[in-house]
Amino acid sequence: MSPEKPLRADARRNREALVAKAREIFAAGDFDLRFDDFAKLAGVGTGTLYRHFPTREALAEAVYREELTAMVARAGELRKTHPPAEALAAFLRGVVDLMYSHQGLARTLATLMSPQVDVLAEGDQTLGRAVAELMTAAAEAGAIRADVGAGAVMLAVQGICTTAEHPSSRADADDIITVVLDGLRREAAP
Amino acid sequence: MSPEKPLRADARRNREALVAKAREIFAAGDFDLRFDDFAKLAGVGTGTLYRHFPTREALAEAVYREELTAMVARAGELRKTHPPAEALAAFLRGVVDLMYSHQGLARTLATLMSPQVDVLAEGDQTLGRAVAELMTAAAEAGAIRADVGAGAVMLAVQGICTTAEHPSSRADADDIITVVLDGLRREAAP
DNA sequence: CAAAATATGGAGACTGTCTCCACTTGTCAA
DNA sequence: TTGACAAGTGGAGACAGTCTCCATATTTTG
Repeated sequence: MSPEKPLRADARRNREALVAKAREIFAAGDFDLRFDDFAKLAGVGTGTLYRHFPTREALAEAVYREELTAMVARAGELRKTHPPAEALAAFLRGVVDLMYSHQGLARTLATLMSPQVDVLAEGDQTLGRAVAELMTAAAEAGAIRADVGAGAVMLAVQGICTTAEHPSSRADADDIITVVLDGLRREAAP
Repeated sequence: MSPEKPLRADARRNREALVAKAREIFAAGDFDLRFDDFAKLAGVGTGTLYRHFPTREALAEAVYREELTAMVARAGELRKTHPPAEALAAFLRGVVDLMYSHQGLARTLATLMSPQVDVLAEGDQTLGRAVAELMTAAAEAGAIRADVGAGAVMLAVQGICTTAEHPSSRADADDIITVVLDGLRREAAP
């Protein structure tokens, strides 16, 4: 799946410097920085920046891949240690937590999930897949209805991501998750 | 609430030409047209465009105000003709329908609801208020739980709006509404 | 160590946004 | 009607990001 040609030493170094600096900048909340400036600040030329990351989103994805991977890994753990419905609930709560503690991640996911970016980056597909697996397991255990797919739940997650920059929306985010979980538990009408 | 200074005759004419042309352009699906070109195509100068509509969103809002107003009016009707829970359900289904039949409206609402546009334009506030009223009525009638506000439901709506450009997401949108409605019907856990 | 392969950087082309103001058009009182 | 004032216009050009291109530099390979 990944040809992964080994990068030349200096190339790897530059790439890493770029990601490190970007992480720092995002952590400071500076999401709308002029793209070229990421290069300037990381001490590389703009050409180099663009070669490694053709778009702003590509850079953001690299920065948050770690967090995303961790999140998905957690899904696996939960599936082993909890009953299916609880695992799903805990996972979704965790996602909300993460969004509100990492604004940059929220914004990145919101962008990547939006239809205008048709790359349909790995990031959110991974997240969607994790949710799908948890839901399938729960449905097979009879803990939630089986007539609703992960895509539906991801719509709510999408809404949460795009709104997570307003800290005041936190309560609403928790509430919609509660409502969705309750709604999933309910059997489909015949 | 609205000082509404009467516009000079030619000013009103230009403004209307702008909105009409924009509606036409949006209907054709050309959402990302260079902003200045809206002026060119409507036969006015760019300055005029910017005076009437300082941002792209302002123009979009003007174009879709009609649809929005109609939608909110429908909420009022439903409240009179249906039991509260049904009114809420019918309204939300209607919103989804409208989004998938008017891509431009979906995109506009998605943009206006996003936190980056802090104008918090009239449009979505109105929509939110309509949902809030329907929910309050339903809660007072004991038909849905009272511990969840309209904001939570609007998060799901937000997700639907931003995804409505993929026609393939339609089923998911319907599903999430079903799930949310079911979740609302359930009493809060003690 | 030389040649080939790979990567660099930053000047400047390009694209879209928005401002500015000399000029035109409409309004209204006399 | 008309004059004079207010209101509105348009589009050239300033500006700000984005992205490309290629002469030059660095690394790897044989």
